[in-house]
Amino acid sequence: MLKGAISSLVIHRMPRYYRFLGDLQDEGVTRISSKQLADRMNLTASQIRQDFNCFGGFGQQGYGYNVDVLREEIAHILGLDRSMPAILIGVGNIGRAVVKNVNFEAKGFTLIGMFDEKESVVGQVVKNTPVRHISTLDEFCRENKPAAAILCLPKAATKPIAQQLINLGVNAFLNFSSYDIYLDFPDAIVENVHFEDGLMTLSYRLHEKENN
Amino acid sequence: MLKGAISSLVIHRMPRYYRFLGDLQDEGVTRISSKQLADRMNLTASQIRQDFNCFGGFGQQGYGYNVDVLREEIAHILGLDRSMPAILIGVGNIGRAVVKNVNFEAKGFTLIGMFDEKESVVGQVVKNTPVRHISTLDEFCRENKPAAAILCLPKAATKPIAQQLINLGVNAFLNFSSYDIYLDFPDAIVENVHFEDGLMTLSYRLHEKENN
DNA sequence: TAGATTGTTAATCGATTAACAATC
DNA sequence: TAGATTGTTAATCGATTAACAATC
Repeated sequence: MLKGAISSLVIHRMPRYYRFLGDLQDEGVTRISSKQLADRMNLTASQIRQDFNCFGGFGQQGYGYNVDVLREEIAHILGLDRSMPAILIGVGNIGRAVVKNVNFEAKGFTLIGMFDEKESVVGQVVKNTPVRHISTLDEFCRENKPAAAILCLPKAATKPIAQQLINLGVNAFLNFSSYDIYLDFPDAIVENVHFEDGLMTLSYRLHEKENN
Repeated sequence: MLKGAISSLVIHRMPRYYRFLGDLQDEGVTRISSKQLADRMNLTASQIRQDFNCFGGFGQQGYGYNVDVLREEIAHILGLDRSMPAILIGVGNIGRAVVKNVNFEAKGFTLIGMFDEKESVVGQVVKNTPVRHISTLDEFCRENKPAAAILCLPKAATKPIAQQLINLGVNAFLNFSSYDIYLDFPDAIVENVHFEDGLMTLSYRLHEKENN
């Protein structure tokens, strides 16, 4: 029941809905109206209904939404009920933090490999996944066909690795560097995590307050 | 020359401008037009001029923008030329990755303290900053008046710590958990870093492609 | 001066909110 | 059936783009 292209704003709100519905499940809530959910998430009921109706009608007039059903529908929309093979490149502080904190299986992925160039890191096992040398990337990708790569690399290293991966058919990236993959590879699927930008906007807002 | 409230979308684009202007400096470019910058950043010249003109006129008709001047103006807008005291709470994998990878001084902050509850971590020195026990947080804040806190905590721990900090007068947060600080503390200044959400939207877009 | 490019106003586009008929 | 709440259309609001006069 997909109607045309879905706005990026809508897509990026889905994980938040998914999380809140999980909270509701934990609290034993089985049924919720768009109004109740809106109050809880600080949104409008209209927006919630519009968002869900981009993907189809998951509610029932006069009743609202069944929490379990709705959460499962969103999981399906996000592809969380499937599992795509993913690799992680750059096993430094950030790479390690990601591997140790992210439940890949619950996010639609399986981590099938990790890569680094440092000999001291290669061979280590992090969360049951061994770190391979970056020189074995080509062979590994041809054999295992990862669908996505998590790039935990310095800015300068990100472009050549992205190029290499795209040549190998891997074109979806979770990018932790400030290098803009999309500009050089417009067909790539990219999600950026720029926590330094978050600090800068925080700084802005602290001083903004000051200036009032 | 501030005109009314500036949209959150504009504010969140400023760090990106700042980064690209830094790249231009590195390349020795001293002058750029909105058109040239737009081509480079994949934006429109109109949007760039509108964005900058939220804060005042930094260009010159017939010439364009001086790269150094413009970058300095943006640094000032973002408060990067000042330095606010900040603390980091939760010295786990994420906390360590943040401390080791972020140049706080370049982002408008000085890291003045780190806190954890684990005895094995307390006393460690990371990037010249000693880790203090969380029980000393109140005293430390009253003495040192941090302006912001970087919360690298599990979801369940984030709410009570946010409450404690707000009671101590700290109300700006860079939040790495999926707990929604803003809902309970609407006056807080919050920037979220949810890299798990990034994975989920990546999953969505991978399957979306599949469905075409 | 002529050419270039800004700052800014006007037009368009898209996203959010409001309203309400459909219906459980 | 009456009440509640959805799905969806229409109205509003805000953001982006286009246009152009101002001016360096």
